[in-house]
Amino acid sequence: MSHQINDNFIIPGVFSLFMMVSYSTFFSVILSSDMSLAVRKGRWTKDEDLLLESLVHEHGITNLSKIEKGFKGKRNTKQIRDRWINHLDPSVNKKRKFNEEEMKIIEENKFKWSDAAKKIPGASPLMVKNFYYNNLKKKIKTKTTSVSNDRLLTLAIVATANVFTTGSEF
DNA sequence: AACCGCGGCAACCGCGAATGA
DNA sequence: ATCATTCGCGGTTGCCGCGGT
Repeated sequence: MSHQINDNFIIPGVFSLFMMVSYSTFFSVILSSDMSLAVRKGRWTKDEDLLLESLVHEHGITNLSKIEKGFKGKRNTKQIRDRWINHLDPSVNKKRKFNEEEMKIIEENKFKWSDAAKKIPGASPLMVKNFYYNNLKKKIKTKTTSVSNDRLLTLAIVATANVFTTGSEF
């Protein structure tokens, strides 16, 4: 009896699985054949970085549309600019830490990350923004360690609203 | 020693604003 | 005024290290 139940469920199951695999394979082949035309997403490879460096050297970073052509449609201008400004630009030092004075600059220029980055040698706007928000989280946490859990969300919202309305510290 | 869950953080993407032709 | 291009920010994703089991 039990093997009847197994047959009734397993055979259609295996068949469905087979069909799913077949369809996904079929469509992936169709899609991959067109992939040469699609903009690539996700992490940059070492080769892409090298290509970008040489294209920037050739055209300059303000000539994004020319650089984009060098990528043959695999990366768009937005991706290219982000990658250069925040990662590959030799004036950016991603390993640097911010000292007290620089933190003050960031605080004074919050929500104007590119302005802040211009005032801090070796910093990119993205670095500054990430630093600020990661710090903000810590500040909210520190403030609420002695507060009961049900007040945590309220306090975080009030603190954030405070920044937007008055620009004051936590 | 291996696995798992979690938190911190860097990297990526979407979208609207600014700028220039 | 309009369109194309560049710029800048917020939000989200996912990698990685660390501590607990």
